[in-house]
Order: sequence, then C-alpha cells, then structure tokens
Amino acid sequence: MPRWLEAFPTAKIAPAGSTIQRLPASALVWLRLDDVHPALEQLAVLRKAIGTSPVIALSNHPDNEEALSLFSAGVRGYCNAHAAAANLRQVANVVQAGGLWIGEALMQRLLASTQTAMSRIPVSVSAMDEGVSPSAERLSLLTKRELEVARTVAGGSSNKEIARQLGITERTVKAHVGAVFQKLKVRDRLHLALVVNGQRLT
Amino acid sequence: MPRWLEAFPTAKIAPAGSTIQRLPASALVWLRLDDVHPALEQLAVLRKAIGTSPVIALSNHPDNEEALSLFSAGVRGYCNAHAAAANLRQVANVVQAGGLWIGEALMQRLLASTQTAMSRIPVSVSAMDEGVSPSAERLSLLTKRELEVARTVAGGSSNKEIARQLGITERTVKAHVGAVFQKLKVRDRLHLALVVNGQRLT
DNA sequence: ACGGCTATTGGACCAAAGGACAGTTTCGGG
DNA sequence: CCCGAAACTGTCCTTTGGTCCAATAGCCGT
Repeated sequence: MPRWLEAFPTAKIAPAGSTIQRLPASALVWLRLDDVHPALEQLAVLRKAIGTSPVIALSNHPDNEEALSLFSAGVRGYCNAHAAAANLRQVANVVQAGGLWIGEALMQRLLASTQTAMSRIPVSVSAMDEGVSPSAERLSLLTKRELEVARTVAGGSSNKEIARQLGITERTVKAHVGAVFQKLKVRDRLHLALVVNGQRLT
Repeated sequence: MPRWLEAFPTAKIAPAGSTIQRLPASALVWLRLDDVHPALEQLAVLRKAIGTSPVIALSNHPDNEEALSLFSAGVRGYCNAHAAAANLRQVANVVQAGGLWIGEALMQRLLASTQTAMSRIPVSVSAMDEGVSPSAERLSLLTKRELEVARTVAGGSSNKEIARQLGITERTVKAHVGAVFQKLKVRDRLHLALVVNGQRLT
C-alpha cells in the first residue's frame, strides 16, 4: 500500500483501467500523478471512470503551473504526494467538506496575477464605532403594516398578490414597499429579501 | 443572535470595540462586513483585536474584487452573509481544517486571469460547488454559466450589473436567467434567490 | 384643536424584468 | 463530417416594479 494511502485505512484501490459505475456521494478520489504523462491527460482518463467525484491530485514534484491547470479542470485539491499522513488527512477533510485545498504559495501566485489595481492595504483605521447598525435595528423602524408587507415581499409574493392577500390596493402595497425600502436602505425587493431572510424573523 | 451564528451554539460574541487578549488556538472569527466601510479597513480593525486567528468574512453582497482583496489580506474564507446555516457550518469545517473557502465563481476568475495556454481538456466541474443547499439536486441541472448567473442573481444583482460583470450583453443574461427559471421551476428572480439561498417558498 | 404618525389611494412616469419569436457561433462526441 | 448542446445576440412586446407628485382619513398625545 502506497504511503499516501496509509492515512486512510478504509480506502479502496481500483485496479488500473477499471471503470467504476457508481461511487458513493461521499467518495474522495486520489489521483497519483506520474512523471511522464501530462497531468490533464491523466485527469481526463480518471474522469471517464469516476465521473464527477471530487478529485485530489498528488504530485511528486508540485508545480504551480500544473496545479493551476488541474484546478481549472475541476480538481478539488492538489498537494505533494510525499506529504505526511496527517496532512493528507487534513486535505481530505477539507475537500470532503466541500472546500478547495490550495497551497499557500499557489494562493499567493493566483492573487498576485490578478491584482490590477489593488493598493497594499493602506490601513487608515478610522474608528468604526457608530456606523455598524446590523439590520436587526432597522427592522424595528418599520410600522406594523410595513413589517407585514416586508415579510410577504421577502417570501416571494408580488405586489398584486400582497394586495389581494391584505385586502388593499396594489397602489397601497407599493407605498408600503417603498417606505420599507427607504427605511432599510435597500434598492429593490430582492435585496429586501436578503436582509429580511438573513435576519430570521419569527 | 444573528442568523449566521445560530449554526454555532458555542460561539461567543465579543462586545463592539473590545480587545481580546487570548483566543484559543482553535478559534474561528467571523467578520460580518457592513456595506459602508472598505472591507480591508474592517478587517484591519478586527485584526487589531484578535491577532492572527483565522478570519472568515461574510458579505451582504459578495463581490469578486472584495473577496480578492480580503484573501490577499489573509482572510481564510469568504461567503454570502445570508447563506444557510448548513453552508456556514461547512465553511467553518473547511477553514478549521486549515483550508480556504473560495466560491466557485471566484475560483474561475482567479484561474481565468492566470491562464496562458490552457485549452485542452474540458472543464467539467459543476458537480460539487460552493454550497450544500437543500436544492442541490435541482441546481445540478444548470449549466456552468447558468449556475454562475443564478448565483449572482440570488445575490441581488440586476441583469445589467451581471452583464457588465461577466462581459456579456444584458440580453444574454436574460437568456440565462430565463433558462434557469425553467429548469428550477421558479417564476421570478426573487423565488430563485429563495431556492438558491436555501429558503423555503411561501 | 393642532401637529405628527399611520394607513390608505390616485395618477403619471420610467426603468427593469420577463416572454416570444429568431438567429449565429463554437466545440466536443459519434 | 455532421449533430446537438452551450453560449451568445437581436427585436418586439407586455407586465411588474419603483418613484414622483399629490390627497383623505383615523388615531394619539400635548
């Protein structure tokens, strides 16, 4: 058993060239890259066999270029094939939780190449004591009727539906909705929904 | 208690402006970004208080540029402040395991800007994406581009904004949005947001 | 009684959203 | 090489959403 599998006692090894029909949703697939074939090619072959299961690539000689191409091809993790068992377990945890495992160096590389105009953190700390008003406070600014309308809007109802539901005119609904927008400082009903639903109303 | 904390019963909330002396090594710090101050500034203030503990930023309106700058400033995760509790737990798991949490869209962006000559092999991602939303099955019906648009719509962007952001015509955005509506069986963008963000329709 | 807040409605106007047609192009698989 | 899926763009049109100008009526506290 290869070293990089020792960390995972329950892991199964598929015979070379075999096609696996159904993989449990939780399956993690490790791709041990060889040093001869193009990495993307190896991945493509693997994909044919395993479908869309998350793949973690293990390279003998980690390289940013290689990592880059693999990530863009859908790989969820990339690390040194000779990493310690504990590290590999960590990678597995991250990927299994739906995350990406990216080496620190590669991350820096990615960020660096994307910066066009990003100032180097001027950190001019102006006290931000007062300006932070989580929308919890703002919701209490609403009148009873406005709150009622706001919730219904956030639930996905159209103005017309709300009007019918509340027994008032669509015009009036618009008035309430408009008032809510102002008080909560949102520009449209979708943003209202994000705020209201993120606030966990009862 | 804010929604994004409900997922973590043992979480502690520090009083505004307080300086925390010692944080356990396992501590995770959530930074809820407001809509007014520069994200980097908010992070800087937080850093003064908590030192080097891993920080996950929560944004009301996720934006690639913002995410980029935060990651380069050392943030370990970045996601929608209105994400479902389950998603947040997942983010926490990934970061606590030492990983980075990067949205699919941002990942694509990073890769795209770094590509020099990488056109072989199709990008066949789309399966495991940013969230384990309850409607993950339906979301998997979407094409890559549709998913990208759907997420942005659900984040509160207008068609015009999305068009500018993706470098395509507003007309094309409408086409994608329309296709998403059909596939997810929703009637408008607000319902789409509810589905994507993991709420239930009323 | 008066001012202020709430709820209601009207009309007009413009921007955004969404549907209904119809197209071109690119690219991978059979 | 052809087919189909995906991405993309166009025009025309209707419906909805959102903001501006108003106005009327009830309620509450000083």
